[in-house]
Amino acid sequence: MSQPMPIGTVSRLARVKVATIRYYEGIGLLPVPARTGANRRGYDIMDVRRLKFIRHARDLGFDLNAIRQLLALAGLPEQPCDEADAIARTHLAAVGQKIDQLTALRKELEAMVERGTHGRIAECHVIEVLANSDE
Amino acid sequence: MSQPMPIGTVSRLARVKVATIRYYEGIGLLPVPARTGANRRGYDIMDVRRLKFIRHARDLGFDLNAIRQLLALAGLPEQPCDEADAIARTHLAAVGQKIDQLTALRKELEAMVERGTHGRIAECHVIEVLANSDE
DNA sequence: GCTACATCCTCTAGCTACTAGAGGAGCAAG
DNA sequence: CTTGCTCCTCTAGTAGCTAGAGGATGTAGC
Repeated sequence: MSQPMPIGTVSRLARVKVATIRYYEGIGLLPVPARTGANRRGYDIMDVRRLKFIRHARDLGFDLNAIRQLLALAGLPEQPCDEADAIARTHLAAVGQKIDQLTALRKELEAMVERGTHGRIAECHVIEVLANSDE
Repeated sequence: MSQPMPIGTVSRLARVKVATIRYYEGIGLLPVPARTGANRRGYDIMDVRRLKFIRHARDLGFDLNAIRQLLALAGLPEQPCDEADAIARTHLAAVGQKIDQLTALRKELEAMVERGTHGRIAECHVIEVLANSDE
């Protein structure tokens, strides 16, 4: 009953760029919409919902593959929720690892930078650390 | 005087993959080496050093652009060291930001996952959070 | 009806930093 | 002489878009 929305409207509502919406369609993350007589894509409210779901998941750092699975699960309300849980937990673990990695990195970079060098490159601690081949 | 090394040897010494070495050559990060009669690349110890420098910097998360600058600076021992310092500090700041970002993310993911769900998708907290369009 | 201007369309190429693979030549050891 | 390793070039793929060319259509004001 409701008029189909053009892609720009969907873009504003879901806060997903037009080009990104077309991209999602291309990789099968978003269903191929009907077209108007003038070959324009026509969307409905369900498409907006789906896009918002995707955007939320992307904001939380899920990759498109995980999102694909989560979307599939979201469509099966009677299924057990274990799988969705597992996906989220896996991602959480990955984020934790990345944080640990970056924290270790930061420590090294701080050690590298801490000595306020005002000398020449020849005595530059930063360059020195990079050039040293120990470890 | 020393024999030129084949790419495989350099690869082992610097712990940089053969394909990556060729890639670095292609983008101008590594000088184009002389070739042997049979068209093989011939490297010397300086190339190994340069590659180790690059690898160290990569391990510390510098991007190739920053590394390009750092390499240039490393070749000018009389220059002041400020610029190298600035590059390192900028990178350090970026790493710090990334950590903060991921830490916030982790908090959200933890909140999402904490409720051990054993129900159906219909009651799944993970899916629910993703589907909710507030904020 | 006419004129802007915004929006839509498709298609291609670019971004980062590599990696993988095809298809072929050369070299060293047994 | 054959086996197997290393080397060569070139192309395409990875993730997740983004930007731009070049063209058609819709809409608002006059």
